[in-house]
Amino acid sequence: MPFLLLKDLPRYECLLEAANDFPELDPSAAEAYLHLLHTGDEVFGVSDRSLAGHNISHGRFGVLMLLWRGVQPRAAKLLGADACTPGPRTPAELADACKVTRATMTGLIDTLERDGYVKREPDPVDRRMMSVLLTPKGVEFLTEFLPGHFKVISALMSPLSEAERKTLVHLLGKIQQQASRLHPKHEAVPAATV
Amino acid sequence: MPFLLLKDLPRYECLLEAANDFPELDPSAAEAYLHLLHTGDEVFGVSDRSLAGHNISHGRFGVLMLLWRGVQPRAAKLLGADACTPGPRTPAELADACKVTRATMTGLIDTLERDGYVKREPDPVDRRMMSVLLTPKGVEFLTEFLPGHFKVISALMSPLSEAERKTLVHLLGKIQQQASRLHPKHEAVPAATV
DNA sequence: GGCTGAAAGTTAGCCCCCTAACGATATTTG
DNA sequence: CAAATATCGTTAGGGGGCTAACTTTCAGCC
Repeated sequence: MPFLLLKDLPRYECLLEAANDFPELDPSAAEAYLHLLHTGDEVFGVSDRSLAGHNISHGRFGVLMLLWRGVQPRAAKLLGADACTPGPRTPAELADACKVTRATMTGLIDTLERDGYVKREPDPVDRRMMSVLLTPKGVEFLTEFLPGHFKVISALMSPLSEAERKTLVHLLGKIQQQASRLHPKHEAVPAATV
Repeated sequence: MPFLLLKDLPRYECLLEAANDFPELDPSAAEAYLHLLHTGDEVFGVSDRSLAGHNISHGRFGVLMLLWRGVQPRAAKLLGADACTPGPRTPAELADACKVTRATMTGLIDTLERDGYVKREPDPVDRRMMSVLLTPKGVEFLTEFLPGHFKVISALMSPLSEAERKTLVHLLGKIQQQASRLHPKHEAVPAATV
């Protein structure tokens, strides 16, 4: 919930006027950009508060959700994954799935383990690796927390009709695609090796 | 850019299927929610990288923008403010405008001052207060950075038509309103004092 | 069989965010 | 006027991100 910009967003007319002084400024683009970040922040905040009551952060929540597949195969569906393929186990896999560095994942697992939600176990065959497992307390948290969380999400989106939700997802998809085009993760390997 | 959830979003069909196991889950709401956070994160990341090249974070950027009004009244328009009213000056005002705590603002000003973008001056009349001022280096950063930043924003939103941008802002507005309804900042004072 | 290199996880150090508690100063009030 | 209260900015300590460097272990190649 802490991430950004200003409390009060400029109105479109202000941006329009400002564009006189800043030729590179596209008022409607800036308006959409600011609203996207602002609303995202607000929604993130609501969801965060819902988690914070249980002393869980979004990062920790992601880890627990991913690990849940190990004990509840039906959870795989929630994550958009094939129920047959095994879920992530090692810190490296978890870091990848959560889009965090391995160093950050070490920290997350540290506190989750300290708080009893998770347990580390050494891999019997490759001694470099660890397996991370959900404890009963971790499972209990998820089963108690998720229904309420789903209700919060449902409430958040309740002002939008089904059609509006589809439209929103569609528009966000376009932006998302453009955003990932603007920062190629692997810098577009030239593919000219032979 | 670091804030959330999973790398791969579940597809709608998966959520639909998952709703069989979780009666509280509203698939279209969850889909919209996940896309909103994911896209917001992605867009935030692009913008963040654009700032990071200058060793500036979003928090620091917000402070610089707010202080800019002190030297460039035309900047007020960008912030949606009346050009006549003076901009924020003290750490407390800046913290309020940036939606961060005063403690956080102390930290931001500390590093901005250390890097030479900003200067603290004691208030001559109220000795509890400080005034924060932009240095020439701070002004230089903004004038050099903003045009490129505007271009990035423009590029991000380029896949959307004017009509689509309006629609997006409208839909986000509904969600934003609902979100602030779900976490009343001041817990809805009953207003029954007399 | 013994180097070399890659991979897993961790550590150390920094940034930005938070809450809580604090000294210093103003203001209100008895 | 003096005491209580409020406000300003800061400090202390913690969480969760990051990068860079390190240790341990495995795999490949003379």
